[in-house]
Amino acid sequence: MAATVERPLRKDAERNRRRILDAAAELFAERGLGVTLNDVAHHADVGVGTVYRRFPDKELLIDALFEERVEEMLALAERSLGDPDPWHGLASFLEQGLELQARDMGLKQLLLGTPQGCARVGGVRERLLPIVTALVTRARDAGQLRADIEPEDLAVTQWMLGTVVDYGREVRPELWRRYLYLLLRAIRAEPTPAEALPVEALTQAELDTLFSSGALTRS
Amino acid sequence: MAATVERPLRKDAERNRRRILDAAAELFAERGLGVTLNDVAHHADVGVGTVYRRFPDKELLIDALFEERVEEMLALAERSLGDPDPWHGLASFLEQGLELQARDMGLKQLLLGTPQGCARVGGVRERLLPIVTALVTRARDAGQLRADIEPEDLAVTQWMLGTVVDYGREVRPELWRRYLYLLLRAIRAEPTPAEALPVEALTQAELDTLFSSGALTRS
DNA sequence: ATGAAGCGGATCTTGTCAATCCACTTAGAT
DNA sequence: ATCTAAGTGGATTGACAAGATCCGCTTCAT
Repeated sequence: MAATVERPLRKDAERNRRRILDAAAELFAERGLGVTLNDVAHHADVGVGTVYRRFPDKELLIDALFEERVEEMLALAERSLGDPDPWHGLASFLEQGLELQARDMGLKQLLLGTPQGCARVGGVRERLLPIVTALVTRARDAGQLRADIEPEDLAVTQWMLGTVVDYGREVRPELWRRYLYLLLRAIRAEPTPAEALPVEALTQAELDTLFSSGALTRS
Repeated sequence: MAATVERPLRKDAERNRRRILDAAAELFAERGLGVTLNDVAHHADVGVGTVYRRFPDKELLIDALFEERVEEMLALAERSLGDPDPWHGLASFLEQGLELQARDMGLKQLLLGTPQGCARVGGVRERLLPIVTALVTRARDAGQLRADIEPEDLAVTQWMLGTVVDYGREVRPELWRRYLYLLLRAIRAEPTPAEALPVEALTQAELDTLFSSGALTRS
């Protein structure tokens, strides 16, 4: 009965566990979920064996790591729903969601790309859905959002802009704001007076860099 | 002197060459440039050896195949520039360009993703650039396009919508038109009266399919 | 001081893809 | 009809990346 009490880790083991977690967080954030556990090990100055001892497979590590990140996203959605101005709520949900994605490639892939998410993190999309739906219908009912925009459009929007976030990351981390601004105006019901775009367009040279960095080579 | 006259291929060899080209065109179109020459061989009902004999490496095959496709893109751009209405020219360039991409994943990757393109196909981007620039400045000068939209924005737009094209391919091949419409309105100088969106939004179920098909899993 | 817990990283495994090689078949010139 | 250069198929090789394991050695905690 009392057999399964979690015996605390030895001091050094605990230290290494932290190191691994930290290293993984950093690598996942900047290189996405594709990084090897070997990479993580090196980055953490720890043997590969140690990593595998603690996290028998990558999913467990990801779960452990992203649980809180994912809650953050959820909290964000709820906060936006609490915004007194429906439109502002919607817009800042998109904006802050993208900021999160920009800061953490891993998170993005987890939310938008994993077949069914890892065990623990799995249910987020289901939990997120009703909130996003509410966010959209509320803005629509207030006559601020086009009547023909659906909650599903937000997901696609995040996808499109996620592309820009990823490609732009090296060259112009904030580029996505330019297109977010445009898209927001496009889905707004009443035409708003045009303001200046929040970020300059890419220069020819930057575009070239992007092309030759082989950003899209995959697939 | 007369040594290098191209001796015509033997009849059967010529037949196989065609088969390979056809198979490759089909596979590149629907699965992208990532397909193996082995795949191509199988699809063409031909041994791998045969493929390699004819096309010592993949680049040569790609070059042979896409030369005309790429010219098509260029012709399209020029045609759009000839359009009497600058805005309509710009819009239809985007639209038809995306139609091309939708029909052929390989073409898309070649244009938007290859580090420096393959030998022959390489120079396209350079040739395309001035035309696109003209297209943009013309629409801008006519007061139809926002003054702060640059030619480089078109590339990014193609990227974003390209994402939708790719993800939507299986589920809703025309989905991208929905977002193209929105983006076009967004970059237009004068607000246009809102019409109905050209394609229905994704349904919840379709979105799920997309998620679980692991469309974005890569990277 | 001693043994269980922890460690490291070389090594094995698996999978993918490009490319080669060579015994066999065939077109087509004579 | 014969003969041979041209062509063929596909098993095989080689390179490489990534996941995972193993085991002799070290360290903590009692």
